[in-house]
Amino acid sequence: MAKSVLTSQASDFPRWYQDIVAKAELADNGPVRGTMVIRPYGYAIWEMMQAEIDVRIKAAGVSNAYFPLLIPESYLRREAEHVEGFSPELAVVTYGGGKQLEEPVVVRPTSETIINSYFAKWIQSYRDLPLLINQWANVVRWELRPRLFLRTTEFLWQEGHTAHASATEARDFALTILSDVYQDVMENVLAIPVLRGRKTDNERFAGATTTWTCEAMMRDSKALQMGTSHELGQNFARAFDITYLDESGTQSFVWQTSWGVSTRLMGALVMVHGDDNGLRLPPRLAPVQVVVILARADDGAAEAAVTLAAELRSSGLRVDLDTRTDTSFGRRVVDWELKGVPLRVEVGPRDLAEGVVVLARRDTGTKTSVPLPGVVAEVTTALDAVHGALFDEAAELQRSRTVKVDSLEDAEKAAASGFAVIPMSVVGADGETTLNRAGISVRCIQSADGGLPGAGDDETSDSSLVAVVGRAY
RNA sequence: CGGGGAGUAGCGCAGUCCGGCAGCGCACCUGCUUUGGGAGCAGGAGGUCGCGGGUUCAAAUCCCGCCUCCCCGACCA
Repeated sequence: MAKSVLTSQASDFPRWYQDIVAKAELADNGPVRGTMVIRPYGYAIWEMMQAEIDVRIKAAGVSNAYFPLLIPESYLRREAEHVEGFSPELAVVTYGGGKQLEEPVVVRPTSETIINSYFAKWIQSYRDLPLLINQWANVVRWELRPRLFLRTTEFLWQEGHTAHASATEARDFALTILSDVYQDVMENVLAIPVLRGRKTDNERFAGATTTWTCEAMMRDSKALQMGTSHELGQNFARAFDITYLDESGTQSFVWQTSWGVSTRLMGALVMVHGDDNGLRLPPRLAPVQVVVILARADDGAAEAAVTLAAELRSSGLRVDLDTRTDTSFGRRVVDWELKGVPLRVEVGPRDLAEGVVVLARRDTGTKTSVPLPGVVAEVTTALDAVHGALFDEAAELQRSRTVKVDSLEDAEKAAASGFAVIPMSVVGADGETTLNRAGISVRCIQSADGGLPGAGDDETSDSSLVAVVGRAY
């Protein structure tokens, strides 16, 4: 019988997470504290995410570009709230070319300042709007308590930056990204159900007027912020003098947005779907969707496995063929399970004699015998089923661990094992601080039906708003 | 920065109290037998015991100083 490879989730969730990241070969710690080496298998998953996100960003009309890693320190200071928010985590370069720099440069913690300084150059007329730019980049935010993927000093992400002619258009665009790019990818690619909502002023991005967020529940019932989309108002437009002539010939400041998702999504993937046997990858994201594993090489089984793998590949699936019969079958199965490959097709002489192979699902562990001619069809169907099952399981966890409460005391109790939904009127002016002191935060503000608050709705104008609160990463 | 721990093989640890050949598990290499849920046996390689000093015939172990890392509290995608 298989003994356990990993620390169990129940005994020590953080340890289990570290075990998975190491044993599924996703990442290693870098030599500098807080830095991360993303290993080939982990990077392959990230590349799948990138591709899915990128295609949606482009579908929203956005173009990719690239801005420098190093930013003049003075740029950061131009927007008061922005510099205040980021100062504590800046890495500053003071030496270059062997001598002290006249003006220190910072390693970008985010690129609002440098990108907007160019927006100011590029935008002259209403004909230049909207300007929709995205970049894929690394950023550095010095972290006190790093955790691979979840909170690292350097991480990879995309950051979108846009300029619009009106506040309404900017808001609509920020929400389009939140829903049509982020929520869509998270739910339909990562198979992770998310809550959408607005951040409190306390949790708002430094320099934004409004921050929208996608939040998800991890298997230990803690929340993870998966992605954010900000309305920047005219804060940066004023700081960087981004103006244009409108149709009537008057100079106006642009209205802006920025939005990003990062390699933190990798951490979410692990913590939402992983189980005690390892990773469980949603099929649309899995670098290997099906592994054809040769149990024994006798009686033509090896040839049958090669043929089957080729057949699956030619139907457009990402397939790996495991014929390492110098390693025991059990060992190889455990390895593929650790790596989260959604489906396994086990090929061996005993089954072949009866014209079948075994199809094993990673998510449920169920095995079925499938006649050889039907394998491709069965695999295709099963992959969709795995995606649905993973999503449903995560949604059910979130549903069963979310409770409605009417007092801060009950919210605190509920947050010990999940999310609490509490009226904003009960949270009031001081409630957030009270909760924070208990290690709980307001993850997002929603309308009473779980939807997004409308334009201009705040706690005073709309008394039906609710807060989703919980412990968070 | 406040509170608590730990530095010994690639990883995880024992040994330290009471000084006496530097060990165990996993991983790695070679060979043989295995191979349908982490195989077995035999052989092998791998060490600045965090760093510096001191005590001693002898220091991973005792003494002094320093460094680093991890965990828990205030910030963050």
